[in-house]
Amino acid sequence: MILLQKELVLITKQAIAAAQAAGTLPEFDIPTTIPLNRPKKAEWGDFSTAAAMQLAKVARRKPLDIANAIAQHLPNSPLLGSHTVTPPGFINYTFDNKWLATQVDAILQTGPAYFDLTLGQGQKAQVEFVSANPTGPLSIGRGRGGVLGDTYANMLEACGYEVTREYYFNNAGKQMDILANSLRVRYLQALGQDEALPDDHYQGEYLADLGKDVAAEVGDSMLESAVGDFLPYAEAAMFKSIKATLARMNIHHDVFFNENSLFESNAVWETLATLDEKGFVYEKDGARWFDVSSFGHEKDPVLVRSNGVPTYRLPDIAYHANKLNRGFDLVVNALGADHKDEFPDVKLGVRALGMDDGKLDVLFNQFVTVKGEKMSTRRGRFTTLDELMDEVGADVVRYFMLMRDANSHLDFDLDLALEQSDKNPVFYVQYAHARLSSVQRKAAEIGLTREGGDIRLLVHESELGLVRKLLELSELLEMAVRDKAPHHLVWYARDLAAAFHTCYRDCRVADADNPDLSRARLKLMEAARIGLAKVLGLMGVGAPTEM
RNA sequence: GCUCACGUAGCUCAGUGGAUAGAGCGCUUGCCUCCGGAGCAAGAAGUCGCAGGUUCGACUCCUGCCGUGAGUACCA
Repeated sequence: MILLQKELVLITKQAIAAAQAAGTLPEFDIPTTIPLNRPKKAEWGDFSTAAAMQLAKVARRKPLDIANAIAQHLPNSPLLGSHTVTPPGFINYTFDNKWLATQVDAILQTGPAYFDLTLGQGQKAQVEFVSANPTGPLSIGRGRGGVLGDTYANMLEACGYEVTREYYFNNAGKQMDILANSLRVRYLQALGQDEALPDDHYQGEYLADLGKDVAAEVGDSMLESAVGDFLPYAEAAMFKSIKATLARMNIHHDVFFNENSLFESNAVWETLATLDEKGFVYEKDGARWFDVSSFGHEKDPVLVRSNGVPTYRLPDIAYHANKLNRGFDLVVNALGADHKDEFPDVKLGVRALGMDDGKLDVLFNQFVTVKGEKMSTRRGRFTTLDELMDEVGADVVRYFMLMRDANSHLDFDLDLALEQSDKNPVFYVQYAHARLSSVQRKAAEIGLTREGGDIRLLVHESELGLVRKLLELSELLEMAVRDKAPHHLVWYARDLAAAFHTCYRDCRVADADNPDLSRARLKLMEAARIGLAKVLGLMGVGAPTEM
């Protein structure tokens, strides 16, 4: 819970105790949690508590009487300006206007870190996302997981976690063999050989291009080379392309973890042996199975196939054990809905190993479709992230990927994304940032800056409304992290931009006839700009100073 | 069949067990001699899929049903 709410809860508890001491409330245990919520109407203040309704039973009084008794004993608090009691028993708290204005100076002094939280306490967190095998260009679906994972990592950092961004990939396995052979065929074709690409191979043009590149580089020296010799070329090229796509999206991983290393270090087989020792492995039909019955689950997954090759689950369990062994306090996977059945097995595997699977968390996302894709001329046009970014730009892609609850299907509205107008929510928010920047430039032209501004002059309803909206960022961040719901950022960014536009409309900032007020308002503009840039930064969307 | 999501304004979607359910788009109506009108203000628009239950209080939690989507491999 953030400081603001802690303070309000604290004074509410103190008031209850004081009312009891004064005899206006009977003796009862003061509840440890006091409900606090944002009221829907401005007239009900900034925060409300329904504590009196909850206490009605234990106090044996009407909620309204309890609320009045509590309100009468509320101690003074610098941030509390006034309070009211409304039926059926709400106590409404309104911030003090002077205190609100002081937060402008506080934001300027602390900078973007003003909005940060400390709930991570310097703990180590790891977020794994994208994790596509390097077999081709990234799809739009991977893009959503990538944006969600990266944004969640940003949010954790703002909460005080030390975050590692990780990409897990498999560079052995059947799919990579097919990739290598696809390249081999393309290479032979590039040299004029009459070689056909099998139907189950990768058909994309990108491999034909790569085949030509390899031919240009090594000539005909690989005519007789084995399939495996083509793998390094294919893998390197695919990763280069994937990393370039991710970089365009403002995504950068700290660690690229190779599944194969778990085999080389023998971790996979050691994991199997440990599970076996603990009695979780049995053999049936020549395969080795993971017995999850003791955890109350029914479907036992296969760990090792009857041909002796592990399924992906075994290395996945070994990988997550590896993560925990690296000392992460929190491990989050951003996964597509197609992994919903697998992740519980991984958690159980880690638990079976005797480790704390409570540290493992997951952020699932539903799939992405492109609105209009099925229409005639556009069919199949926007299948890769790069193509989508070519069309609408990285900022729009990130913003749109974040707009919906991750649990909901996302229908990417291409027409709206292409709209360079007020209809496009990205431009609305970015325009606010540009305007916040431009008004400060404009003021400077007539010799006005925020230096020496007196925030006590900020008394207009719209000014204080903007400050209030800025103060919501921290609690919103807390909620979005807790619920693993990055989409809240998008809605907040829109609200903050709107609060600014209203203020801008009502309050002239750069006014040569009112230099003192101008300086105070310039402080507010910069505080708002810092806040807006903070949200955009969390979303990984650019904050332009002009458009 | 089973598992997991999602059903909220004409459309796209927000909504932390609290009060008279919100925003954008679209529609209607105002606002630039003035810092970026890519903006602001106001209005119309709702059986929160249906039916029960828990609770002082349910869009929110539980159960059932209906609808939509995804997953149900010795693929990843």
